[in-house]
Amino acid sequence: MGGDSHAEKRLRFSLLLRLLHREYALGIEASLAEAGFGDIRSGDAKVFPFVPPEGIQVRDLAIRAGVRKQTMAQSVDQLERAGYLERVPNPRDGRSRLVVLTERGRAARPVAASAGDAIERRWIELTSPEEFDALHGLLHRLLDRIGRADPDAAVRLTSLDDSRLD
Amino acid sequence: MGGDSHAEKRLRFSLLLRLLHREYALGIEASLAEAGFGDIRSGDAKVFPFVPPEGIQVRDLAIRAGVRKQTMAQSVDQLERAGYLERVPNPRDGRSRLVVLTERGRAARPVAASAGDAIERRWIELTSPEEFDALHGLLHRLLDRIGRADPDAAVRLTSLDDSRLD
DNA sequence: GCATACTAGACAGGTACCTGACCAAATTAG
DNA sequence: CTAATTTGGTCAGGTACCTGTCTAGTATGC
Repeated sequence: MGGDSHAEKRLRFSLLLRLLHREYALGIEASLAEAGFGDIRSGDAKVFPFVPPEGIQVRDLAIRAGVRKQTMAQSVDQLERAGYLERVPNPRDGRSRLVVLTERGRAARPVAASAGDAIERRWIELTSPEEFDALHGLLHRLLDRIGRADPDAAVRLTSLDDSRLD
Repeated sequence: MGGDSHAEKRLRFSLLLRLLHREYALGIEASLAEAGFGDIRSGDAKVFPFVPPEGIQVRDLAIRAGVRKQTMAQSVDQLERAGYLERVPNPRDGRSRLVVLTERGRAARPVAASAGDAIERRWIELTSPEEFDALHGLLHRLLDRIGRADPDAAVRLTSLDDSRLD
């Protein structure tokens, strides 16, 4: 390594979060590209696990994926343009449409859905099951505490439970 | 909480990273706004701790903050426009200029520099010193392992040591 | 049964990052 | 001492999120 690798640099916590998140996204991208779905962007892969055969509203997709409906709508637009999804009318509600997978989407689904797991598996190998599990648990716990301590944060972190987003 | 809070939802790791990172950024913003520096955007606050009295190049700022030079240049532009920084010619190298703090910048510096610490302190209170330290350590260790295992990743994670960025 | 909420989604715009291409100054090499 | 390379910075453009506002359908309350 270039510098003094033993000096315990004590990197900013936020930097660690950012870098790790980025590695995750790049890993997703690599998995998809390898399986021949290079036109799915890493941020859009999160849609696939949540689209059931009978279809689902954008709103609900957003809640499940932990993003705002506008963000999810963008992903759905993108994937619709790329031919992975379709929006069909919702017979039960004229305001919304239901997002369903196309044939191509059904082919991509298992790959997209497991890409995240694959990365986590690799990371478990790089550390150890106990270590990774501890890390996961600590992150979850901290976020939970933040939500409990700050009502504003709790609103933002509603993806932790299943109440409304927006 | 809204849903079944005992069901161990096992949230996606990437979601945890993203949410926590966002809470961090919002915390920075709140600290700055409280101290009267509401025109400093959370992403730009990272500049302040690294600007010494004699000035520093954008390139070096980028390395220290763990971002690309283009990203850092944007932050410096922004802060220059807001009157916190100036760019003065570099007598030792005609290609670059040196970023220095203005008076306003010197006033903001301690606030911006400590905003991150303040959040970490709050988070330590919400969990415990041991827990937070463990989390920090585990993140660092995982990132280090990723860098060691994958040469491509190592290049991206150079902020962990002090070699080149770009 | 009609006014009044309350949605779902679309539209506009912003932030914090990123990559790639490029130029001009500086360094190095023959 | 000129040619080739390296380096600092800029320009252009992209991604994955965000907030705020608006419209049009839907549900509700009296």
